[in-house]
Amino acid sequence: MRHPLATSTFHKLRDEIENGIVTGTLPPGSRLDEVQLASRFGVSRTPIREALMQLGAIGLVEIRPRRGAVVVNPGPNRIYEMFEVMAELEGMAGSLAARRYTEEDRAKLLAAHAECERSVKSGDTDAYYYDNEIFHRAIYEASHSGFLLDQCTALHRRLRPYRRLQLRVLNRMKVSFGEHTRIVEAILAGEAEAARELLRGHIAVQGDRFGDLIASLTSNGQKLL
Amino acid sequence: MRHPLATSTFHKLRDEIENGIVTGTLPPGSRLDEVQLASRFGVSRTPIREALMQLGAIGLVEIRPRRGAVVVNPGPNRIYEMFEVMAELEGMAGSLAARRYTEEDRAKLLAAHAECERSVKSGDTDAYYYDNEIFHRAIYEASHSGFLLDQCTALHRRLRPYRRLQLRVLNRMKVSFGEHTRIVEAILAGEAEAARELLRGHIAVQGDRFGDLIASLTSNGQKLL
DNA sequence: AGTGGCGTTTTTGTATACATCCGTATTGAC
DNA sequence: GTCAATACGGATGTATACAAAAACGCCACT
Repeated sequence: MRHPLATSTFHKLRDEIENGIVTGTLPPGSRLDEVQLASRFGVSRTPIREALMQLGAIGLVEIRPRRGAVVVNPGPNRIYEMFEVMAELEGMAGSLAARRYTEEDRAKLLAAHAECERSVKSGDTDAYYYDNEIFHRAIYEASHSGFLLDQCTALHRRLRPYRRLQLRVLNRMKVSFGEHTRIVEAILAGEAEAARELLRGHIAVQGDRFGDLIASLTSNGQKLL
Repeated sequence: MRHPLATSTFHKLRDEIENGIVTGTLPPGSRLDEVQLASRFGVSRTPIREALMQLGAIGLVEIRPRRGAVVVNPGPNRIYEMFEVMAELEGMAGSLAARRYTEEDRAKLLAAHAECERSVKSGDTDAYYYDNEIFHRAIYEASHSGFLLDQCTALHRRLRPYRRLQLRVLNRMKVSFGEHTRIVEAILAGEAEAARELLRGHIAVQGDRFGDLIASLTSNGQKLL
C-alpha cells in the first residue's frame, strides 16, 4: 500500500471514529470491531488500534482487556455530572473573559452572537447548534487561558450529542439566546462574577431541564441509554 | 515469549511510562525512543506505541508525526493555567462535598487530616506529600460526582511534579496544613461556599507563591524548563 | 573555509503473522 | 429435557517484517 501522507493516517482515523461517535453514527454501547473498522477504512488493524487507544484515553470508548472496545455509555447520572463540571468551567471562562478580553475578542464575541440571532430568527435549530458552538468557543478564547480552552473544548465535544437533544426541547433555542445576550453584556461590562453565574446557569441542567433531557434520551429509542 | 497476563501488558507500560514522567525520571523534553523503551521493558514496539498513544491523548507526551514522541514541556504560563483550573475544580469538589458528604466520607476526611498532622509534626515532607494526596482525594470522593473525581484525579496527577516542588518552599507544609484545617471545618459545617473559596485559595498559585514555584523550576537545573 | 547537495543511516508508520484468550455452540451425561 | 463441559470459531494482544520519511554526515564545489 502506498503511504502518500502516512503521517496522519491514524490521526485521520481517530477523528473519523470520534466523529462517528459524537454524531451518533456509532451509538453508545456499539462494539468497535477492529477488523471490521480496518476493512471499512481500507487499512490494517494497527492504526485502528492506535486510534482506539487514543479514544480510550480520553474516555470516549471503553477498552476492556481482551474483550474489545465499545463506545462508552454514560448513564443519566454521569451525564448530569458532566454538565455540572462543564457549567463550572464555562463560568470560569466567562469570569476570566470579563477581565481579560481584548478588542479582538470583543469583535468575535459580538459577531458570534449576531450569528446566533440570525439562526434564532430563521428558526433554524441546526444552524443555531453550530453558531452556539462558535459563541462558546469565543468565550473560551477570550479567557486567554490555553489550558482552559483545551479543557472546555474537549468536554464540550463530549457533550455534543446531548446538547443537540437539549435544543430540540420546546423554546430552548429562544431561551438560550436570551441568556447569551445577558452573558455578552456581563462580559463586555467586565462584570466577572455576573458572567460566571450567568454561564453557570446557562449550562447547568437544573430541575425541569434535566427531566427534559432524560426524556429526550429515553424517547429516542434507547439508542442513548 | 510467554503471555501469562497478556491482558494488561500495554496497560502496565502506560502506567510505568506515566510514572516515569510524573516522578521526573523522564524529564520534560525527553525524547521517548520506541526501540529503546521496547528493549528496556523487554517487549516489542507495538505495545510501547499503544502506550505512547494513550499518553499523547491525555496530553502528557507530544506526538509529532514522523518525528517521535517527547515528554511535554509546559511553560510557566501553562503551568499557571493548569493550577488555575485545578483550583476551580477543587473548589467545586469542596462545595459539593459540603452538601453531600456522608458519615463514611466524614470519617475518611478526618482520618486523612489526622495523617497529615502526623507528617507535619514529624517534619516529613515526603510523607506529607503523600498524605496530602489522600486528603484531597477524600474531598473529591465526598463530592459524590464520579466524573468530577475522574477529572480532579487526572489533573492532580499531571500537576504532581510541580506540587512536589511547591512543598519544598519554606514553611509551605505548615501553611498548607493550617488551610486544611479550615477546609475540613467548612465542609463538615456544610458551608459550601466557604469550602469552595478556601479550596480555591488553597490551590491557586497567587502572587509570591507563583514566583516561588517558578524559582524552584528554574533553579532545578533547567530540567523542568 | 563555508555551504549546499547527495547518500547513508536511523526511526517512524503500517502491514502481516502468530499466540492466546473469550464466547458460543454442540454434544453428552444425568 | 436440562445442564454442564468441551471444542471450535473468532477476536484481541504482541511480535516481526517491510516501506517511507527524516536526521545525519560526508564530500564536492564555490
